[in-house]
Amino acid sequence: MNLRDLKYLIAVAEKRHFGQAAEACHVSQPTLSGQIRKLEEYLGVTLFERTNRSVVITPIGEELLRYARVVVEQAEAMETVARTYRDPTAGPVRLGAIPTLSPYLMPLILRPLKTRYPRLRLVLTEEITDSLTRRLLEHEIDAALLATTPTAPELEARPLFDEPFWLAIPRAHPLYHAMEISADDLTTLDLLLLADGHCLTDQVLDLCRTIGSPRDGEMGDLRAASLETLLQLVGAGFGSTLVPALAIRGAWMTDTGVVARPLDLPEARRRISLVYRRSFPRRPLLDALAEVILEHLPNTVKPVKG
Amino acid sequence: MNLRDLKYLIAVAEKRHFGQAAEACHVSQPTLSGQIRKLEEYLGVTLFERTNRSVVITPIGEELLRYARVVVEQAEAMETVARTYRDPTAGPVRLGAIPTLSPYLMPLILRPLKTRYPRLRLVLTEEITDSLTRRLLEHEIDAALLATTPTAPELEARPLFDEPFWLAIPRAHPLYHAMEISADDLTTLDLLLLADGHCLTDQVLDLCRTIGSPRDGEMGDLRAASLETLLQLVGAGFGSTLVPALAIRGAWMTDTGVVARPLDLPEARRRISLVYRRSFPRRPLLDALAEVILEHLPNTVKPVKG
DNA sequence: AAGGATGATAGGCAAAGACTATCATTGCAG
DNA sequence: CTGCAATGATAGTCTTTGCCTATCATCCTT
Repeated sequence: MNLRDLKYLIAVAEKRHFGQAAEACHVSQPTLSGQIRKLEEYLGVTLFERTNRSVVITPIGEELLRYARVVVEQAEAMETVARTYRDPTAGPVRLGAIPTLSPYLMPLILRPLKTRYPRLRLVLTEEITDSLTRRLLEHEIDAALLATTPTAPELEARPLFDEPFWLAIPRAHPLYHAMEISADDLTTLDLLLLADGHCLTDQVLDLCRTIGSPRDGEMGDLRAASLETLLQLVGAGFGSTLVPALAIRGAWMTDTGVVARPLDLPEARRRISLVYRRSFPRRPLLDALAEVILEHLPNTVKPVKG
Repeated sequence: MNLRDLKYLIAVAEKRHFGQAAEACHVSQPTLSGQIRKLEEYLGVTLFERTNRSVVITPIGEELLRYARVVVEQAEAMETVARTYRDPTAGPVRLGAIPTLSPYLMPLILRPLKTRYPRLRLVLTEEITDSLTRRLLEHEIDAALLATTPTAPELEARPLFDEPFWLAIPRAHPLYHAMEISADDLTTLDLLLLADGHCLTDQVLDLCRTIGSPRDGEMGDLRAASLETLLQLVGAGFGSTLVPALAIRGAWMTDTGVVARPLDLPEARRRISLVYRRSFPRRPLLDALAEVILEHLPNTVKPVKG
């Protein structure tokens, strides 16, 4: 049985005339007659009672017609839905981002994305790198904004921008009046850290090792669950910390008595990439995402050339 | 787009494996791969994200899959329904019968029909000949039991049996003790008639003319709307009447003080036929109907040979 | 590094579907 | 009553579609 045959059935039932139905279906009358007859043979029932004068659907044909209508209707609905998704920038995209990036980047790009690609339906996830990577591999999300390069061979990273780390200190801190922080300044500080699992934690520790700071992890088990909490701790005088540049635009700067200062240290940065499966089919969508993100970055971060 | 392709889509989505899906569909893997690809091209969207290692449906594919499931499901339901109707003695039949026959014949055949053809769904209509003929021509009913031969060329009559007329008289009547009624007896009687439109009325009047009875229609405008009413009138002493043989089995014989006597008059009968459109496709069904009717007639009526 | 699993590709063949031409039936007009 | 118009059925031919076998490319595993 064929969708086409069902369309023929519906046409004949509606026109009650093989010639007119054939015309409506853009086929010749013999073609339509033959297909209807084949359908009748296949189903084993007579669908139409025909004379040279008239064509009338049988009661059984009427009952089957109802099914045929549903089938054709749903098939056409399917094509319609597919058509709306033909545009790669339309339809659902499941995008993940790490917690130290998401709350600060998303506000910058959601509105422009909606404006530029109104038919895009973004589903956001905010999790740490490992979780996002697992979800990528299991097709639970389509792309993720990470600060690390994925190791899984199925994944590919498209670098977007470099985000410097800034120093966050309380207003009462001696470095409050410094406009830029040096590596030496850093080594004098108690740097508070996020909980394990956040890539930011590892990257800060790496940096401390690089510049030879003895004070990595000095505060021991005092770890913040989120960047916001961490900054509350800084504001309360527990120490200072490094925050990614995009986060310094947050409300905490005025609320918590914490200020941020840039570092005079080029390697104090992380590289944000858009990570996706190599097999992900909607590449133009990734291009669109990347483009909108790059267009709406503040100048505290540096787009990656290329 | 093709129903088969949608089945392939569903199979691949369920198996997440082209080879296994192909096996389930009883086609080769290249065939299935090719058809899926064609479907993707036709729809303009990627349905599956494939690597050599895995096959995963895309979110868009998932959404379209829901439609495909409905389409295939309904199409299969349609085939199932058709299969149950393959037997010509299954499914709906719209049968009409004239009012002077229906109440007396139907009780005889409905139960046997149900027993012999349990899947038959009989829809009964009881109307006068003209109405039934019109309904036949307009495909509103499929067959009718009439006492006349239809004139329309699209209709065909299959004679079933001859039904003699009997005389119905009140118990108080002088002819009560006669076991058989002659034509001469008839001419002495006040024969009550049914309303116009009933073929029985015309046939009784014809008979009166034939036997030279002067008393046709003597009671003037006293016309009964139904045979039951007519017999109530007879029981009340308004006159006598002719009734078809099958009707003498009705309850009125004991209830109303009316008795029936056979006529010694071979032409005092009507021929009951099964009438249907020449184009009606379910001839075996008509055979079945005729056969059951003939098998369950009382011996007051004579089946037509041939 | 070799082997196995998996999906993609190429080439050939058979069936399905479509078209044109024609026929058969029937109702209607002259 | 005969010829014509309308309508669906039939016959024959051709194109398209779908399927198969054989083979390739890639990648994971041993």
